[in-house]
Amino acid sequence: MPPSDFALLAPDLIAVDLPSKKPLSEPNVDIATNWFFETAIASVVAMSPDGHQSESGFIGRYGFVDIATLLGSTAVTIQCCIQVAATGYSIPTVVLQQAIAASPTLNQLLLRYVQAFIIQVAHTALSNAAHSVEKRLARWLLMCFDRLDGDEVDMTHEFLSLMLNVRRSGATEALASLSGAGLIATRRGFVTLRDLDGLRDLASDSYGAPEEAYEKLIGATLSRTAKPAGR
Amino acid sequence: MPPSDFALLAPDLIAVDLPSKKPLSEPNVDIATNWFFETAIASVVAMSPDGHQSESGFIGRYGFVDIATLLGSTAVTIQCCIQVAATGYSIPTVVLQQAIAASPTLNQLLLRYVQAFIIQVAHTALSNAAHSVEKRLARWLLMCFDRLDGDEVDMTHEFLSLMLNVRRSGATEALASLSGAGLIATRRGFVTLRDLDGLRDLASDSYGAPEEAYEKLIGATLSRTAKPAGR
DNA sequence: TACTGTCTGTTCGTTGCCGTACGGTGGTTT
DNA sequence: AAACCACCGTACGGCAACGAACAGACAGTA
Repeated sequence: MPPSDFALLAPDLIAVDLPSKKPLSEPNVDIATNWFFETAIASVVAMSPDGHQSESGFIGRYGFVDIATLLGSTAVTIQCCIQVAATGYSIPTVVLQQAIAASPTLNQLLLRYVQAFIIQVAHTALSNAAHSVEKRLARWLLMCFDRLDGDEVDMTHEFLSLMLNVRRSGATEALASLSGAGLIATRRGFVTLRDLDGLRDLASDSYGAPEEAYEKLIGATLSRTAKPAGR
Repeated sequence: MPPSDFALLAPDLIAVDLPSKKPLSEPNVDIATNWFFETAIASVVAMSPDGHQSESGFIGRYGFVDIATLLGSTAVTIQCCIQVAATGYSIPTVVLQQAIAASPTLNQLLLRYVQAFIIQVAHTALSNAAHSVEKRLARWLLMCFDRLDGDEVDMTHEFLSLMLNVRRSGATEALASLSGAGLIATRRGFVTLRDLDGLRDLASDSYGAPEEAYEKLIGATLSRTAKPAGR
């Protein structure tokens, strides 16, 4: 994203494979390494002492982990793990911090990213409180496909149920519903996008605001444009 | 909080009354003024196009509005308004930005505050997804009383139901339940704290993690200590 | 004092989702 | 091939929360 700032980071970026389920940060553990993503997707998961957990943030294309780096602290009670396997880059936290100190524009870009992230998390809170499982699933899939190149994503109902904080069969039912409406297709372990606009219609007000904010703040498009037919 | 940094801001701080319901920031409107709170409480409310709304962030004692200042952008689709009337200070955004640029320690303190805020919002998302209305109410009241001096807070069931995104009578029922257990007392337009520890027991895992994180990050105590009897 | 508007308590039918459970099926292993 | 395991579909009772509605209580105003 930043042309000259990229040069600042480039020498220390290490291309890495990011396998599924890989933990990127743990609660109360110092973060020595940061990550920039290309096609991978990670989830920021909030956990309670009693073991409840729910996804609260979604990090993908051009996103980075972890925001705590911007202020030299460790993450707390927040866990982050890879959700969709793919490639990305790692960078030592120290190098990133030096680059931030050296470049006001990089600093500002990352801070704007933080702002967009906060808005996203806030809307996740809203969605959790106000929307049905079906709508939340639609929202989640849309966020997912926005950050992927292909139309297929590798995931089990079990995993999805953890993200949405519903029971496993609840995820199955919601997927079946979307599938029946022709919006997606499912096979064992995979979900395939079929009708982007239809999915957006269903998600309606649960989707869109954070994406719009992201585009305003970062100046890059996040949402994918309709594939099969315009609308 | 910052001794020398305070001097940087002090000349431009203007003591103001913050009446209930006062909007501090609107979606898509530039933020010319920032606010630091003493005893007031404000809510960050996420809104969807269809009019759904739910509180996602809670700002009180030593908190400030708006985070967007840290990165020179405007807030989007997030609204912030005073919830409990009290006093605070206002400061022009420009002055705050200059102070941040001049003082790395102030900058870092505010960024740490942002980190704590993110954790809080993430746990609100978790709580909305995983906890009962009763628990969420307990959590909300605890967060409220942590940021107030007295034991009484001025609010209607209607308002509370908006914050928690439940129906008005749902708030009434939950309040009656807590009241029946002797944890709080209610009268028209007010809620009074009766049993802090009992309220914490009820809230159990819905409350605590963000407060702990705040204390680690900022180095100041947020939670109030038990009043009537130790435990 | 009477009036009015806001706030609160309660009720009733309805529903979305939960917890639990069980059986089927694809994929992988030996 | 046979066995096994992870994953998926479905079903059923139960309950928390919903939407809607109504009546009583409080507080400010005329």
